[in-house]
Amino acid sequence: MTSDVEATDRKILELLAADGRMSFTDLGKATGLSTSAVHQRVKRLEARGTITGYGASIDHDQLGLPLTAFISIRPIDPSQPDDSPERLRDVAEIESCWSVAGDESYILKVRVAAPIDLEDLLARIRAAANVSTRTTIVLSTPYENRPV
Amino acid sequence: MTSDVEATDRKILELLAADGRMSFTDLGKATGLSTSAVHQRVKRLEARGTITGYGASIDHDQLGLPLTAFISIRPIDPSQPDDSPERLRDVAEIESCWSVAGDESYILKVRVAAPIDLEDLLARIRAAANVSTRTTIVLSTPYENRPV
DNA sequence: ATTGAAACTCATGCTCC
DNA sequence: GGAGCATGAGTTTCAAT
Repeated sequence: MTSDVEATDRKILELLAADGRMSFTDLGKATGLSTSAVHQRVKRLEARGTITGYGASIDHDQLGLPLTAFISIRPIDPSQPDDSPERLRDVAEIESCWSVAGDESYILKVRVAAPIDLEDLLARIRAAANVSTRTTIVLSTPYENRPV
Repeated sequence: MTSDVEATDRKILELLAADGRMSFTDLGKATGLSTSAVHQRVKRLEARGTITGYGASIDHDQLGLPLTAFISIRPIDPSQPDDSPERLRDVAEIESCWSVAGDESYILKVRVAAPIDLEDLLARIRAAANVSTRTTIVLSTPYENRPV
């Protein structure tokens, strides 16, 4: 089996992933269910944690944060417990934090206004988490966060 | 200036980024505007492309896709034009594609069910885009897609 | 740009199946 | 589980400012 999420629920998830503001009425039309039936299913998916939240996608260029980068970090002192995610949680520029297998321990995705701000951000990250960093600048984003 | 998006619009964007299904009525209460005023502002932000869309966040573990990885790709033949994003667009497992500066040309973020599916996916990516790959497995995701 | 009202659509709980 | 209905809540348009 692929998992125990049923076909109609998958269809609902697919539709909501593509348009998080779709109404229960439209979801019902698309799935052949009544409004109240879809409503009940969506609430159940939310309660089970299958749907973890709803968001709007923002054009960061228009918001003055056109520079995106990946920062891979590695502890300076490998004997210390690595609680980098907690130490970096309040750094607003960090959009995502993944723990990874490989040479580095975490990959961060950050957004800043300009290279000078990236320099400042790197210094703050190194100081806050006691890590070395390796930065990869994003040139463009062909696509991002597509529903899978 | 930080950009020409005005303070009230920023507040609306912040609220919608955190809860994409928030009603216009609640957005009005949170911003001190009437329902129709926020409605007009949101429609304008959508028309200008400041809001690029709405989505639901899904728990991929529950959907049978618990394995996330980053795949960095590099063209085998650097003399050819690199149209990897187009060649890889129809590969459903690819959630995001970023063009980057550095040793590799693109970073892909993918989701699969199990290591065997990653092996299969890597073969398909190499064949479709004529690239070499470097894969980094995600162990856990402390946070992801936070509003900045 | 904003408001307030009007008309319409949707959400949500309930009962019955 | 789901349908159908009732009603309260939310959306959307519009005239006025």
